[in-house]
Amino acid sequence: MAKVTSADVARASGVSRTTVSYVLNATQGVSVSDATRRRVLDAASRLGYAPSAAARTLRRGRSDLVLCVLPDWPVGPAVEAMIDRLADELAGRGMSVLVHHVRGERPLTDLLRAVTPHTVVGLAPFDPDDVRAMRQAGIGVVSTFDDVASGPGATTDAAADDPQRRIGLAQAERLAGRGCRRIGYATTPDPRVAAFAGGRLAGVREACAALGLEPPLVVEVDLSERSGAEAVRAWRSAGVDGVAAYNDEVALAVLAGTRAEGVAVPDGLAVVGVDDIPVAALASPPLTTVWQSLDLQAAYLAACVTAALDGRPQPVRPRQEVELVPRASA
Amino acid sequence: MAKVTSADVARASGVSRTTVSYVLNATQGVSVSDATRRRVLDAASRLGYAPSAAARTLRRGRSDLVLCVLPDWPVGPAVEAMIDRLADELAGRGMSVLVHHVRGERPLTDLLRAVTPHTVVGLAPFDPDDVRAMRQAGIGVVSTFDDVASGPGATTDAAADDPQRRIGLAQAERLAGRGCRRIGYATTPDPRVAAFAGGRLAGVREACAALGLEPPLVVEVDLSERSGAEAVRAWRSAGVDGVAAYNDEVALAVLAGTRAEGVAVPDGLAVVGVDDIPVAALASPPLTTVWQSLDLQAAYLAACVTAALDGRPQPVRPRQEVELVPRASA
DNA sequence: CTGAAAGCGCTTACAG
DNA sequence: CTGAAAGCGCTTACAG
Repeated sequence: MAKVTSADVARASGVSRTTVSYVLNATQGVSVSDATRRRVLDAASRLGYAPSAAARTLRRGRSDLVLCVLPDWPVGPAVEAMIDRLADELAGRGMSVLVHHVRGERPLTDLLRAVTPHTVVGLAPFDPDDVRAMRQAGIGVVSTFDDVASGPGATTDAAADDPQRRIGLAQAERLAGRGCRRIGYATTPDPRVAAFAGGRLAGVREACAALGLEPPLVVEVDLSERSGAEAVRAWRSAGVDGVAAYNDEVALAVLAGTRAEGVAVPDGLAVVGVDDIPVAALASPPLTTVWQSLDLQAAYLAACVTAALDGRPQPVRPRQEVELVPRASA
Repeated sequence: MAKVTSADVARASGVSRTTVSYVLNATQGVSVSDATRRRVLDAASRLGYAPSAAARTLRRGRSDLVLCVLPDWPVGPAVEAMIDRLADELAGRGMSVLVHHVRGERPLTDLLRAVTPHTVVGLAPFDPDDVRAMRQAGIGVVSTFDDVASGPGATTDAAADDPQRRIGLAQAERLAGRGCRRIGYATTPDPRVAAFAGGRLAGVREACAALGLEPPLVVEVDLSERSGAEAVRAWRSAGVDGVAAYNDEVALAVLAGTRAEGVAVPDGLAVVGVDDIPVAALASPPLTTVWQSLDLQAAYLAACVTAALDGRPQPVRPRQEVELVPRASA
């Protein structure tokens, strides 16, 4: 069967394409008689009419599509929840959300040959060239990545508010608060999240300095008991009695290492993670961790996009909430 | 600045739009003089020209976009890896991959008003109406979901090859193999994955029957120590000495429950999970689990899509590999 | 080797 | 309340 167009529907219902469009889009400000409306609707469903997104987009000059660009690294359920929430919010305005994982090689430009989004939302840092190209093409650009991507151009204020840094602070303060005298940092070998790990470590460093402790002893830990055990040995021989881990998974590897080495937790070595993944509470001992409030950020993201949609100025970013979840490991 | 079109590029480089199109698309079969080519390319980049995806799609009658439709439930890194692999494969053919999480309320049809994919790949079960609408609109439809969605219409052969079932079989066989006499099943309360849980449980049931054991004692376990402990008590009082869990996270909750109840693992209660998530090996004791080979399925998915692209018949689905990862918990 | 022209399917002033 | 017509930006036979 050939593709059904609005002209087919018009013919089948004995009206013009104009009327078909009015009926199918429930256009405001025109009134179509009930009988006509019914005929059109009937014909459309009988023929299995599906409008052409491409034609619609071309004609209107803009699409009903919001594109979320995700980074290369594993984002975790938190970001997915944010996107879900965004999709909910936008559904109310008739917009759809689609997600793209950036792939090392292909530039965003290639993707934009296949799809014309209304606006693109970056959960990953954008290439400046891509941003220029998108703006040039009249595509709205929203980025939530200022904090990590800030780099040398960032203002001091922005850096001070870096949630990554504040995560590290919270970890170190917890360890110091329970009497740790020397702090270790369990970092991840994954280069894709180096920016995050760096920010968190900076926070730990800062807290150590403020508390008059030696700088943290940094050890790379992968997700194996062996790696955790090696790190535990290194820390122990340096007198480290508390460890902040890049995230909960790394913390779990450290915990496995303590078991292998026969080190008691938290008395021999206290451990604190980040994220509060579901299994953190199920660990032995249950893992103390730091949790980032999602709700506020999700609302902010949605607000950014709707502001972009309406051509309003971007809202101010709320301060990221960072909260300690105290359990037995530290 | 107004939107730059190919007509602008043509004017700026003193050629026709035809030539601009030839140059920018590197059209085969026409040769453009080097000087002209250079002029066009220069003008395009100078003006920041970005072609209109909508116009291109409308004109060619098909887009370079493959849409992956993901289910509502958490898919985990395995599926993401499959999609990444698909994207890689398709990039070589100039196609882009976009992902959509189905949202309870909105039908796929709404999304298709905003985007015209070349083909859509379902990692979730499709609504038959949606499938009809897509085919009607000339969109290719590939679904990898036959096995779970099969339902009453499925052939016996397909059911016998259901990987979910074979996961359950592998779990139960491991437990029986190490001497368990009565088997429990830790299922998940998440209704979105009921189909998977059901398939796996069916496999466990079948193995019990074949081995002359009583049917498994099914208990719902959420991701908390309390829930795990309750389940452990229930199993213990029924004489259960081996538990197959819906997945590794649930198994970890059971493990936490054994700790709370002072039950030794694996001697008092053996536990086997599914997925081999990274933290499974870090648990105490390390979690025995069942692992599904991804590679073959990823290749199959990519083959399905490229076959659809080329109008070739769909390849046959390879048998899903299911492998036990023996560790200390069972 | 290059250009004039048609047409993809839709929406929307504009005119009745 | 309804229709004829223009035009969104591109690609591609077709003609030179």
